[in-house]
Amino acid sequence: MKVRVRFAPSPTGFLHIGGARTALFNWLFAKHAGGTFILRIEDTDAARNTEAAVNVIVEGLRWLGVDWDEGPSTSRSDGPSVGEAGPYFQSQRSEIYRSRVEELKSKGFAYDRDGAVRFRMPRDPITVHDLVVGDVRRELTDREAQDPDFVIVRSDGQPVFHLVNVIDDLEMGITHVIRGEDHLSNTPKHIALFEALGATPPAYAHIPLILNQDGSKMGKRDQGASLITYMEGGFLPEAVANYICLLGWSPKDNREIFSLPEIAAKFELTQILRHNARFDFTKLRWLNWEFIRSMDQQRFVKLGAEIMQKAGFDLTKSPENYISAALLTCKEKVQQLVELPALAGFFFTEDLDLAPAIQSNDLTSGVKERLMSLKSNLETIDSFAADHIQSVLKRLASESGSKMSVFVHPLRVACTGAASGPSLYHLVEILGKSRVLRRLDRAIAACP
RNA sequence: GACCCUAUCGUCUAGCGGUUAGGACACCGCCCUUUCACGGCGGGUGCACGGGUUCGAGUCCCGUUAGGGUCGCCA
Repeated sequence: MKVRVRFAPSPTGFLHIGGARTALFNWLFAKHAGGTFILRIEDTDAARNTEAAVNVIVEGLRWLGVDWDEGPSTSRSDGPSVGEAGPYFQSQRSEIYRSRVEELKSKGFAYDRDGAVRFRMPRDPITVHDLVVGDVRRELTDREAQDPDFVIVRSDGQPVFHLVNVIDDLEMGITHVIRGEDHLSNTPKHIALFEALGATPPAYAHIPLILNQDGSKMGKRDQGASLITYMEGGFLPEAVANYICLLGWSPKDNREIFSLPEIAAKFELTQILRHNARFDFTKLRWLNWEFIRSMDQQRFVKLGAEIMQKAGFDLTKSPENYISAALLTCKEKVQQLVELPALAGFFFTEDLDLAPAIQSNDLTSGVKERLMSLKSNLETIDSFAADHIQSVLKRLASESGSKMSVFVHPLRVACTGAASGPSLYHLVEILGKSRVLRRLDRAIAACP
């Protein structure tokens, strides 16, 4: 039987990082098995479901690189879709639910009470054969023991999650349900529903949850809980995808960096860990840095330029090759692309306050003289190439019997207003003679 | 309250009865160096606790503790 899996989020205007991982694991499993990955929107709660909220999910998944073989093509619930098992929005499937509820009622598995329809839950414990967790036999809780039956259609006529989720999985031919472990305790209800509907339940795989760094559960409001944090925080989707795969799953070969296809090739449900994992922002940043430094230069420049513009730097006045060369000096220095404005901003503005850095005690007395000497010497060279600039500094240092750094630091500060940054000689070359000389003048003027 | 899941360095993990308990991030030294980095070399840190089973337990069983989840006319 061909594998069919789905990711079935509720559009809340928010895509949780854990949800993103669930989607990814489903996708990975489908790819590995040559199966079908389906996106289904569980928008039964009409009040809070909007097209915009669906869009957050659609855009988030696309950004991550998780595409679906079947499901909506747009965020509109009545819009076009791909696949034969639609509609893929629950809000469009009311008829199906209605007839299935009738079926349950006529078979004696469901009944009305207080205007709501309730499912007659079996009294004996049900065992879930979970691919990740193993066999789980669930006894009734004390509350359930008093009344094991549960509502499947509210008194306002709206079917509830447990019901629609099962009906859709059944109708859509889902073979494996891969979802968060928070659903493990609900699974006996789902199995009972499948059986009442005369169907064999799918295989289940409950994956561990993602916790905060301190071990508490990662709720909606916690730092980094939303995928948007990463989309807007200068993370590369492949780094985020790689990182979240490493939470609860291991390639077991001591490697850390993988492409999605590589992971798909190795991915097995049975090797998913059973315990929750804490989210380590620092390691994600490291991984992101690894992907940034090895990424395509053009893509880096494109993404970097967008972030510079967003930060308020006007790049439209600079030639393309200048922008590209400037940003590239920082390619191996940032862990998140959003660090770029602070690091490369000096390339794109003359509005630099040089005084604080020039007057700081990092630069000892005699700065002014050295700056003046730098200026007069740099003025005279024809080619403003990095190696020429370096040899000027080298000569200056040896003539004055001092270390390179007593010239290096003042020059850097004069050019960038900062004590650290990209490779000095390259930055000076890219800035160009006139800019550098002008900044040297300003730096000299700023000396105490 | 009841039920379910889980437990290896600070974090993510390898381990699936016999290992000097391995790797990565982070951290600490040293080297390199034009800053910050990169890179190189070196270092510390771990099997939650208590009982069993076994010649032998991080590995199997039970309990305790801790963390997480579920028990809704939310999804």
